[in-house]
Amino acid sequence: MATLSDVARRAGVSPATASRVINGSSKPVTDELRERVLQAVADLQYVPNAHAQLLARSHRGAVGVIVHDVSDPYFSEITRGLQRVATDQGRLLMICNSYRDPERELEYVELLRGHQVAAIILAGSGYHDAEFTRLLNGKLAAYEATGGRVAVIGRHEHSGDAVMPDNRSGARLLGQELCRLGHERIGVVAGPQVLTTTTDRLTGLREGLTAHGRDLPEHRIRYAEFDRDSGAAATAALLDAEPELTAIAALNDSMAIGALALLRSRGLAVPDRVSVVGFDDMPMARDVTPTLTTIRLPLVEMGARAMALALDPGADRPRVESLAAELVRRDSSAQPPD
Amino acid sequence: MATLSDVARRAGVSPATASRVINGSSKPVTDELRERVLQAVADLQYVPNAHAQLLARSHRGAVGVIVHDVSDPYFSEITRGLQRVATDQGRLLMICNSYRDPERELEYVELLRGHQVAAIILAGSGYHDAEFTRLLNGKLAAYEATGGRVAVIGRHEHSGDAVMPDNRSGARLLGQELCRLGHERIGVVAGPQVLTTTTDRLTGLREGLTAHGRDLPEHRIRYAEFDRDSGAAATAALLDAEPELTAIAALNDSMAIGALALLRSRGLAVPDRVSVVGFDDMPMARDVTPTLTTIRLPLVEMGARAMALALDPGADRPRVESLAAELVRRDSSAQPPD
DNA sequence: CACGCACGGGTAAGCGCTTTCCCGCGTAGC
DNA sequence: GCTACGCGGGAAAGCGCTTACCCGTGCGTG
Repeated sequence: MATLSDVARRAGVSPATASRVINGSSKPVTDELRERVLQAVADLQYVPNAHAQLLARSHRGAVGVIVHDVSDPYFSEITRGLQRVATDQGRLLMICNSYRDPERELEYVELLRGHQVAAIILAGSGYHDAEFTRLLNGKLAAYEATGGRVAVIGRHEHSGDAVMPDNRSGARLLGQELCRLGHERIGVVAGPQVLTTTTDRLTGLREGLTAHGRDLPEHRIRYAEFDRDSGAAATAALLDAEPELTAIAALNDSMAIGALALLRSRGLAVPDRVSVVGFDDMPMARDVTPTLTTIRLPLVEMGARAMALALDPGADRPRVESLAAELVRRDSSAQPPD
Repeated sequence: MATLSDVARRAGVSPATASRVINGSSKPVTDELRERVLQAVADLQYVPNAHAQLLARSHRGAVGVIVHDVSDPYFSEITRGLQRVATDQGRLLMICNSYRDPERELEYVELLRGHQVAAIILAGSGYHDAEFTRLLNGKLAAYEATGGRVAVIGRHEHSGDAVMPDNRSGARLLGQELCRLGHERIGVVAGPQVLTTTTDRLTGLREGLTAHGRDLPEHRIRYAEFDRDSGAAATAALLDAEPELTAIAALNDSMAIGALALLRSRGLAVPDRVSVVGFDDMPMARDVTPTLTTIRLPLVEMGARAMALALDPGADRPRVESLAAELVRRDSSAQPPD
């Protein structure tokens, strides 16, 4: 691997001069030398060693983001927003998949810190886990103490800049909508109980139902992973326990799509026999059949905002941006039968 | 940011000793000192500077992958495979989205080279573009000359390790299937003409049709981007030009889903009036209505294989692994009407 | 009892780059 | 004609870490 001194030697200049022409220093260099250096760079196919540069400059250029899994549409949309802003500002984005393993999440914070990133963005949901929270906050605090910036998406027990999707009022809309349609027996396909996203959405849903004088007994809730197959399984369990359910509220679209698949396999018509609603409005929601009634979250926007917060030097006090959720009525919801 | 010497000072040892206990060197250290160092690390929340480590070790740990866009399911599946193998081997994966901009692709090769990655994996399709190919191969050659390893997924004009999805015979299966069902007038919704993936699939499709004595005139092909909306638009254009088409062959599933959406909006029943087939068998293919007949490509496996090739020291001669494609019959294809 | 050696620990030389500081030159000002 | 200054260029000091290499113990051997 050619080094800067190789280039300098070949061009007959000092490493200092070579460095200056290569990354356009403010210090002027004569065209003559500049030309020679550039020629040497081309001849040697020289590429600066990024680690050496970063070390020498102690320049915090990159930004890290910890998501659950980029291949999950929820996160890939958010990531798109993050990426856009980061790229606009000429920054490299390091994407880390925690696969919702708290252990790995902690490791990634350290890894990113070690890589001297300018900011860390936590895009996954927060956890209801005091011990984990303590450890995470400890690591984040250490990072922030040395000038690192942190922004979170969603509700985390972390005081600092945050972008908050309005899970609670979104879910409330969902609850109200189902009541308005006349549903009485509503099953809920929920995500992992340990996630704040799950509990917030559940709280909102419950509020929506309560507003119409209905309640949400615990036996009509099934907790599972936030993915399609778990959604299908949870739906099956709910229906087995209580076949008279007329609506399934899934707490994200992936699970809702699983619910649709299960209902289809059991020959239960949606929405005629059972209504299904989701949450997130992933692109796919309009391509399933029936198209999915859901809550739209401005995912790309959330990512963009979070990155903007993370890169902005920051105010004295934490900034929290709340983003509204919106009901999108499609074909998977209707009045209950009879 | 605490440094190693801070730790050493606090523990009352030399930086060398501190370094040794922190990353388990082969050189033994007494428990007494080890304990003191670990305590200091904990007290200071010390995290080694990754750049300094990488520089000092000149250890090529990370691996880079250049994809079109991780949020595209095709690539996110591949990435999952890559990630799995990389993680198993304790390596960091740097994911770069080229957004199919050749310029950016070249830049990323340099960037990854600068980051001293152990291997670069090109996961996007190859281009039919001599100039670009020349530039890319130049950069890759420079990288390989210094010990870097390269693996590609798909057909690239690059001699080296490669994983080849069998686009051509997959498409041939598709063509044959449509013929067998009795379709005569088949429209093709193709990806960008400049991609080898597009041309290979097109070639296969044509072979499949030819085998049954049918041909594929150029006016029944529409080239567009490989995404849903472009698929819908291309389908619309095909039908406007020739309303009698009885089948739409989309060259990937996203476009096929766009085709389904368009047909639904025009009230054309699938598969009764028009059959639709896709390519890739993305997870979503079984959730659209009707479920999509498509060609299954072992995407995760492709990623895993590519990473394995990239990390394996390598044989003298290029290894090319071809992965079979398989027809998956679902509900979107049937005999043409009447 | 002297010697050698293994062992635990420290010293210092880089890894490849940036950047400050300094130096020699040519020009302008008096 | 001499000093002052600006300018292009080089020498060298790090950035934070790893890792030879070296050096003093304390032990085992002849």
